[in-house]
Amino acid sequence: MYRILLVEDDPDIRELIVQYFTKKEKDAFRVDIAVNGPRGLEKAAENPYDLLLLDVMLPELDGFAICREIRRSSDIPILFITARADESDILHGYALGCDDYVVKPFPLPVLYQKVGALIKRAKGLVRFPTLHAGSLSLNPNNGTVISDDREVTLTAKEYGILRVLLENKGSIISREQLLNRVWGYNHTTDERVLDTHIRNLRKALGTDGKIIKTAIGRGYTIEDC
Amino acid sequence: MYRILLVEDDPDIRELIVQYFTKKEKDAFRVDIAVNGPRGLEKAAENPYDLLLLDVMLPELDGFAICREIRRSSDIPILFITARADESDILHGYALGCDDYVVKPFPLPVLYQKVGALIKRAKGLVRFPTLHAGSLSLNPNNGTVISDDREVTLTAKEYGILRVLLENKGSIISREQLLNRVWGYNHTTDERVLDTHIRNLRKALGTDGKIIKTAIGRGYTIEDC
DNA sequence: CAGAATCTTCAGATCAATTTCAGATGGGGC
DNA sequence: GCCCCATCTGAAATTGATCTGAAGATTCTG
Repeated sequence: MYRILLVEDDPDIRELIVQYFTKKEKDAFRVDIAVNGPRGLEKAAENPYDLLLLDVMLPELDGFAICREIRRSSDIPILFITARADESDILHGYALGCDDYVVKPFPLPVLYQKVGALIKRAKGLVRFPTLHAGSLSLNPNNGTVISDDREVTLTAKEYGILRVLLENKGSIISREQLLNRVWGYNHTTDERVLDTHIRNLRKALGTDGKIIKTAIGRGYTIEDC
Repeated sequence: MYRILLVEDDPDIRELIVQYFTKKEKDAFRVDIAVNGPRGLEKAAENPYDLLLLDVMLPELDGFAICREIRRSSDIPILFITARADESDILHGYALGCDDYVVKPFPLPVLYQKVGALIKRAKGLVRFPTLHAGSLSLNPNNGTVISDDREVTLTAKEYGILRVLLENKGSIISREQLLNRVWGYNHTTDERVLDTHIRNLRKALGTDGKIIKTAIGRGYTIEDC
């Protein structure tokens, strides 16, 4: 079952979408509702949704703003629903990193298929090529980490952190992103645990530990080389 | 550069799409052409495309048939282009495993963005566009800044300032706006800190530092060029 | 259930980043 | 050309993000 968050202020549209998505195939989707922008952000932060359906015109915080905020730390598929068919609006949506855009009124079955296709696309292509950096390599398929031809054993958290950093080699990953990805989006963890695990990870990697760089105030990174 | 295969029998539409995709951003896309279904299948089998653009109505072998065939062995993103706006057709497309569907006539920029979004999604990256000015570029996804092919490391504040200025290239951003956006809206910071950070930023950027212009009494700007 | 491994919490230390400050500079209006 | 005030500059002071070591809590394993 895929979990979707619908942020929409019009009760009629909400009802239509929820009905269609939950009735059409039983247990295919679970649709949560947020009636305004701030609630949407809140829910999105607390739950691991597979896709967001955002109305653009919302009181308080519009869909574009939600998208911008979410995209700071997440790759989740985002689909805009809007009455505004202006080309410039659509382009604005894409510039913010949305995945698709449907203009009201739209046939529900089409929305349904778009959502399905997008989730599959986002999930489906999970191939796991081995990740490398310097003399370090991590194989996501069997969970092994090799440093200088010597296998190192990492704890779950250490492995998670290293994997996220390697998957994004060359990028600075904020502490927030790391906590979200390794601990989950609804973590209540004290931010300081990350320091400790980073330290343990560096120690466990020995000489290779130094490839994990601190970018003060911005996060951590493994440089692309 | 992403490789696209366009299967389309109408020469005018082919021309339009190829023109737009290859001219808009140089080297962003390479578009190959197949003028009919069988040639399309052949080319798709021989080359590692990132996305297929399929016209539905084709002589010999229509887009749906191509899609069905391709989907037996590949999950490459597929986008249908069609004149038929029937809901049942669209659903048929999705049933075959397509990723999206655009109905003629469509604005080219929208197709362009859809294609971009889909490829990124398929590759597992949703991205903000890189910001450029002169020989300087800032990649908001990475958090990296490149000046003259050399990566420069910036502190959090320096990066924040540069990003705001680049996002608004060509317009003057007041000191107040900068403080609000980089330090937050409830900042109590002494206005003079900004001077210091601007100086450090200019120094860190080396030769490129001079693209940050002071507009006395009005703020700072990076000129559009 | 004991013992080990892992994860989390905490508090003091450290050092780069940030802020403060004071004098220098210089652009623009008169 | 002169003056004023916004901005620049260098250096010093402060802050606060991160690191570290150690200890307590939790989970896993046999």
